[in-house]
Amino acid sequence: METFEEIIDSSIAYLVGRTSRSIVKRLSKKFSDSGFDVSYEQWSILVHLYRKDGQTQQELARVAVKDKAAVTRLLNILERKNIVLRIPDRNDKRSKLIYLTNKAKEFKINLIAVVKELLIEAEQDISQDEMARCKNTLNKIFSNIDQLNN
Amino acid sequence: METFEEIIDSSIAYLVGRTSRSIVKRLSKKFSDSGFDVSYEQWSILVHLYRKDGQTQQELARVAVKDKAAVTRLLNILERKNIVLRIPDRNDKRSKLIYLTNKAKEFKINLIAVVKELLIEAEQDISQDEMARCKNTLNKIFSNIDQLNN
DNA sequence: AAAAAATAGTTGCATAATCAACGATTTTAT
DNA sequence: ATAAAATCGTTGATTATGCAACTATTTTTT
Repeated sequence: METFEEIIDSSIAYLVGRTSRSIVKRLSKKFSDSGFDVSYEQWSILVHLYRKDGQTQQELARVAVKDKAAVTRLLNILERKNIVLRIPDRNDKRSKLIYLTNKAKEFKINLIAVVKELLIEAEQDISQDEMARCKNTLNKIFSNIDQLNN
Repeated sequence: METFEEIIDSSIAYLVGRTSRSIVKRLSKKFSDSGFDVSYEQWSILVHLYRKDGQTQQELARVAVKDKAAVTRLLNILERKNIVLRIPDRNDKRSKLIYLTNKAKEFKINLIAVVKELLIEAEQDISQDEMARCKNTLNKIFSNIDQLNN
């Protein structure tokens, strides 16, 4: 039935959804196999701190494209695991600045290596050009929808 | 910093993740604006029943690419909302067959219309050819990873 | 300077995903 | 025919999401 093909199997919503879930699952497995007690979602915050330490929760929410409540909770877990610290901002008492602990800095390189491995797995048998086009299209789709969400 | 570009903003994991979340958010909004008390995840089960009524939970888990426990819980909600029925399978007492209620059948067309609207929004300013290529690449990525997950 | 609006972070509520363990049933092997 | 293995659905535990309401601050308006 034409309609169902269109809205299920070949629908972009379905395809990005299942691809995303499969990647999350695979990366979680790779992290735990490598001895890292870090989930995919925790990683998705952590990586932004590796890029730039000492951001506010709002900034992290923005760059990680997550609700600020979700960030609060991810940080609770990361703090409990001794991976990040919350330091009140002296210049703005509403804000907290998030910093990596030494522990987090120590496993940075190894964690990134696992992620790079995953990206290689994902891009198997796909040319650089094809990959670039796909990413470009995904960016367009995202901005089409994101615009309507905000 | 080259590394971070690679593993964050332009990483396929990041791009499919945020695109997927934006679509889920948008569709949920469209459903509720249109007066349907159905979440995106509930829809993702429902649509497979619209295609073929009377499947087992395992079959639904397979086609929807979800854990069977997740399906159990989505069906609990759909049953509570009077959208599906669980009927024990006479030929295999372990199984239950899932059927749509009349209520579900009544809003089928309207629900599908909303989803089609969303797909048009998502594909704005993207040619059919470009879209087809992107979907093709996503399928490759999914099978690369899915293979490793199972 | 006081009132109003905006911003940062937290919490409660409802929904959802995954994993592992379990009971009931069915299939396969011996 | 019986024992072992596989399958189906459920449940509990842990992690995660989004929304709305809330407190405490800071910024903007008037």
